[in-house]
Amino acid sequence: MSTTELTPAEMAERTGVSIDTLRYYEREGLLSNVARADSGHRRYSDDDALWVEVLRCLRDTGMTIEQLRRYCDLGAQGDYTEPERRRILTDHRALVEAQIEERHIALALIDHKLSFYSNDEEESG
Amino acid sequence: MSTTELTPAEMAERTGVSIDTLRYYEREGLLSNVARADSGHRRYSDDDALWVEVLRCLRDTGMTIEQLRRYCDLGAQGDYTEPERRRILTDHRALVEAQIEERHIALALIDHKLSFYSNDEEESG
DNA sequence: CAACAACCTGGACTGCACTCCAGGTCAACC
DNA sequence: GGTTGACCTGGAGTGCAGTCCAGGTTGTTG
Repeated sequence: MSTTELTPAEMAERTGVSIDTLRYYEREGLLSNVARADSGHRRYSDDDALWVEVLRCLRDTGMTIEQLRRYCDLGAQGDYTEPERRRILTDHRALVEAQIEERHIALALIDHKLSFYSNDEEESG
Repeated sequence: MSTTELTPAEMAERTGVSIDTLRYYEREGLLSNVARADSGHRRYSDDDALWVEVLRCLRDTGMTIEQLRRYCDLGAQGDYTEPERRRILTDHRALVEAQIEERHIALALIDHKLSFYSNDEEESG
């Protein structure tokens, strides 16, 4: 339903993903059916922008390009792939929860180490 | 105070860090003064093992080798570097907190996407 | 003492996820 | 109509963090 058309530069600005990376994602099959102007230049839709934000979210939490490609390929293949797609997401969900746990442990360790340093505050110059 | 001496294989087993990576960390200055047997073979102490676990914890939460080297170098330089070491840790602490926050957002996004899939459970075969 | 495993060194290689480049096209403005 | 800037393509290059390898030494075991 979105009519907005974003140029590559606008898309990069909006999503925080570089133009090169946007092209890379497209090449790798993570982003398909990107519209083109008569000139051949890409025109991204709002939906493309939302999807790229999802991609970034999953990438930033450790999903690999390979896994994302698999997920996208399944989506293109039809409804019958839903179970596997759901499984990919639930697996990744578990990974993210493990990462959170791991990071809580890291916070405790950092705090422990910090407690060994002298307690007087110091203004940084 | 630790008298235990661990061979490279035992150290790898204990810390979950490969022998090659242990040597790599040593080369990069993240692990110094590793003892040697008369044969020239490394003998790691319990303290080395604890420190490697700290290294892994920081690495796994995104601290780079470069930053870890900096931290180690400072430690070797004396007490007057404490403020900077404390700063490195507090900076990294903030990063880890941001990562936790980011991951909570990711969980919400994953759950949102999962909610679009049919709600009936499916036994995996 | 032969052979085998574990270790040593310096240096080359790998995989991942980008990132950059050359050479060319398109649109707009002067 | 020439130049400027955004964009195009295919392919090469980068940086990080390991990981692997060749060629050699040590030390244990039959």
